[in-house]
Amino acid sequence: MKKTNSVPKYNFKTIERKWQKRWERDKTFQPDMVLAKKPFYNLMMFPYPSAEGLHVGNMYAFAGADTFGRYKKLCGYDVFEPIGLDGFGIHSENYAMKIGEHIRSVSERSEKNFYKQLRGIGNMYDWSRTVETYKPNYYKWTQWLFLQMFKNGLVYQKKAEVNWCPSCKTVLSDEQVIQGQCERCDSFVEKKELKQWFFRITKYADKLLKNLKWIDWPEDIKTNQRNWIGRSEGAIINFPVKNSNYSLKVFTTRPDTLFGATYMVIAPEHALIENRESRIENYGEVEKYVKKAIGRSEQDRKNDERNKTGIELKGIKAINPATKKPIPIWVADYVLAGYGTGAIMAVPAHDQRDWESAKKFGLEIKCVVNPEDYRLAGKNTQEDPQKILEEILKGERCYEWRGKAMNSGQFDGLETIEFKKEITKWLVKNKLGKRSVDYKLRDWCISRQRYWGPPIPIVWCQNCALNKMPKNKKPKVLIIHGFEGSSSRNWFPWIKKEFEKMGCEVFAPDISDSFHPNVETWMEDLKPFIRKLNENSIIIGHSLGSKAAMHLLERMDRKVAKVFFVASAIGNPKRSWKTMEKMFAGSDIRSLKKFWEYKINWDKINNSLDEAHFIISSNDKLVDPKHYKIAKLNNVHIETWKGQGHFTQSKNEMLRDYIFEKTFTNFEAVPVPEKDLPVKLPPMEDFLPEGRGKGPLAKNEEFVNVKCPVCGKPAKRETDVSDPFVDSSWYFFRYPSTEFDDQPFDKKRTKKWLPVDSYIGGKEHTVLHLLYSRFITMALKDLGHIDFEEPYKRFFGHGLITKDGAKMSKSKGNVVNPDDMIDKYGADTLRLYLRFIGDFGQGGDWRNSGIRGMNKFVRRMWTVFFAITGDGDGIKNMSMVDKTIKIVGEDIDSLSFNTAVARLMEYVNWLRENNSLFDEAQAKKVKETLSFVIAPMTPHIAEEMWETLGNKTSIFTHRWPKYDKNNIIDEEIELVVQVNGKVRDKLKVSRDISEEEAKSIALESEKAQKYISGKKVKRIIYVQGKLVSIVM
RNA sequence: GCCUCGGUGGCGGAAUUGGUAGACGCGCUGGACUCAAAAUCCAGUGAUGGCAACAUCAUGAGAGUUCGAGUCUCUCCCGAGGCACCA
Repeated sequence: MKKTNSVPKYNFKTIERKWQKRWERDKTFQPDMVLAKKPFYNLMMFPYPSAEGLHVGNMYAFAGADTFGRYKKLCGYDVFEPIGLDGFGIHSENYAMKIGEHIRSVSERSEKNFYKQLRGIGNMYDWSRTVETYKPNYYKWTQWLFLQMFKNGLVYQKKAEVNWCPSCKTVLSDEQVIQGQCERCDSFVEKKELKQWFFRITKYADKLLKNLKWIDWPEDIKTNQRNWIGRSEGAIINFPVKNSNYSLKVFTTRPDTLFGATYMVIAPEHALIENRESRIENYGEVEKYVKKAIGRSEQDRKNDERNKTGIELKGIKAINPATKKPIPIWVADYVLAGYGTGAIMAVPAHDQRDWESAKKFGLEIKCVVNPEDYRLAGKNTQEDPQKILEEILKGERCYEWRGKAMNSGQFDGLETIEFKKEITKWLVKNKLGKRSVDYKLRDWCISRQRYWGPPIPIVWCQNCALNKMPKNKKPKVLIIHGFEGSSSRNWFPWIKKEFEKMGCEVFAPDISDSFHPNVETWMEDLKPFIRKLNENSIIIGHSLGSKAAMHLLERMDRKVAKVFFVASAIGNPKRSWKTMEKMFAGSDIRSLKKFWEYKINWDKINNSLDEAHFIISSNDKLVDPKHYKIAKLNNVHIETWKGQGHFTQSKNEMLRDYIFEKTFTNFEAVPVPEKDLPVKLPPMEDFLPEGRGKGPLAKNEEFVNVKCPVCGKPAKRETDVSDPFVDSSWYFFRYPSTEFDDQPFDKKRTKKWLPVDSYIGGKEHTVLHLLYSRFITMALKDLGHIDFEEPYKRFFGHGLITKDGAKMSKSKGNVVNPDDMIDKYGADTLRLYLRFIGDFGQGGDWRNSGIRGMNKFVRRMWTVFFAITGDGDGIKNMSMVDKTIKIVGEDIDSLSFNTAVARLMEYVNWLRENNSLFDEAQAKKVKETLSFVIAPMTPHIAEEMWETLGNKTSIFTHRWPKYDKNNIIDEEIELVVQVNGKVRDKLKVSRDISEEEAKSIALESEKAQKYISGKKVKRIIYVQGKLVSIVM
């Protein structure tokens, strides 16, 4: 009498809740960070969770990485699987602005929701070690990282172009620019140059490239990185400009085509254009073109479907150093200033873009590479080389690959690679050029004029800049008093002290007769001070002293930096001279008048100063506030203030601040000391940008104004925040060390757990994030913090889940919410369906019918498990068990989850066919096997099954079963018989059949005979254990 | 425009170094169970022709290499991801 098991109801909600709780209670997935014997760091890319929550595509990635991690755990590794989130960045900031909520509260809500959603899927996270980049205890160390880079010369500032919205008065990210227009207000976006912070990633270009040779990453991702770094070997060649000392430097990867260079093209920004002004005959036209080209946005240039524009520089020629022939020089915007030398030699016969421009402008095309032997081509082509050559000679096409040199003087006949070497040698020998390596990779701009990021830990200090300045370079100050004045009156003594506090030498002479001013005697008194001034010096003249300063400048043999004319006595006085006479009764007004009206030579003054400032008060009773109008100065700034009178106060802070601001333009970038980290992001209700190209933090006085950590003087904080890519470039270092507050990562921990054993993440990050984190790791190694230079031993890029063939997005309304699916079918079904949906590397398309089908399977699996009673007579062939263990294991290990699920299904089908036949031992074996092979994908069901088998501890504390190799090999194989490549028969034969036997058996095959008989057998091909192919 | 990866039944997708195309699943069709439906179970299922055995055609399009091509080469077309017209 056979017994029948009663099948319990599959209540996934109860089961999943039960095991998730138990895992956390028992700390099943919290490896001992110190004592773990076989550490395995299973990392998945942490996300950028939006307030809208995770979609099924996120779960696809996380659960995939988790399935792999669980398998490793079953294989006996101490798997560390952490999770966290990247909370900083523009996405969150924009979203917060959109919904009118503060970014901080949005972020906190997102985080809560994110972790809640994530728990539902049942991943084996170590919840005791989460990392959130926007929390001060994390970004403290991001700032620390910046300081490390800073101190070691891997950080610098330079000007870079940003997208600027003239109406929002703010910097936009590329993604906020839609077809050249601002996302929010639709104004046309301009390019603006701003000083930005950069990480010197180019220093590691070579290492980033070389290491790709040995790291265990998929080839396509390596290729992508290689292309991004873009190393090209070539030469820099000098093309002298005819009749001048100037020479145009050109970088080329094809020095072998030098003889074919029939003209040159320079970028619109190239220095030659300004330098040669006098000799470019059509300068006006050129200037017009250049202006237009530089003004064109990159977007514009991209959309311009290869419409080559350009203009010739008439009147000047370059000399081709090989042919010695003069060739024309063009300006065109397809040549970029930022790459190579900003100039190219155009070889229209062998470069597509040059060919296009030559065609368009009717320039000479000279063929110097003969494609005669296209085995050398570097590109397989099936075209007739003779025909190609003819077409090149006719200028109908270009040929960009390898070949044999022609029209190249002594080099004729050389093969391209050989030619490159030879001509480079020749160039070096004749001092015409040099070997050169160029990279596409550019330094990493980490500045963001935004609020929601870690403040860059720098303080700008004027005083330190001044202290660092060599004494003879420090600005010296000459103060010239006015009519009836002396150096001890007005604000002169006070401002003298102020300057002296800054370490400046100040000259404030008393002029011999201030009551009877005379230009010549004043000049005699002042002249000795000219020698004492340097190029950074300033002159401050008050009232008639201003006029004196002007005459002094006329007589100077050197330049000063700035002159401040305070209430200057030029033009007409405010009152008539008659009234003046009454006002200054007892003084020599006639000599004052003479001095005041003394003729000025503005040309001479212009030669003696860089910058002039007129400081005027609107209520000055002596001088006309519009007097500056008679000044003919090149670089002049006018400041008209209210209520200052004739500037005779004994102290004038406004004046000091203005003069200081203009005088001390140098600021020292002082790193914030480590002990003062983190530089906290101040709470700001209004976190919109400030409007002058600075970030929102610039509005926060309390944040900006600090004491310099070095000298203690007032200083200002940097207001840029760093790129969120910086946060994510090192987060994996933090996970194993989250409990350390005094260091970013503990040395021992890091040594034990890093580099990361397996890293799984989206393909969209194959270039930037991966490259940045590799770079940071290399830098940290060189700074002595770690002893490895590659962060990830293995990387795998998963594909994208689409819905109806399109990326899931809220705007398209095709987002599938994982919470709903878990609620309806359970996490296990969702997990299993996501594994089955397609190749993990390719992604897949979500079908609601698909998850329904998978739910059927899960329930079938559940049912068959309980239906197996174990009181059958036993079956003979149990090889299915061994095969399943082997293949499912291997497939999971290689992340071929979809085929692993297929094998699982075959196993379950097999169980269903045989469920009443197994004997007791077999039943135990097949049930245990089932629990194990499903455990990585459907862990909750696996645990439940495992428990029913009488086990007291989690299945994940047990080992993946071993399989018997001998059981797997089939005795018989199917031998395929082909005739002329077509399958004609399939024969069952013993697996160790010999080649002769196989061949003869095939020839005798009845079905094959039909096609063989009467014809001559030409050849028989045998593939071991697979097929016999008979060729007629 | 450039770089990378793809394109296989009605659908999602399998296919070692070139060696049986379509594993596994969904869907569909027929059947069993049921008063009926759902669920479950059984069978069939690339297309065309044929009662059938079988034959022919089929892996985005077209060519090529090969005894043999989804797989390698070339030229196109379409889709996805990345981007900086990178000499």
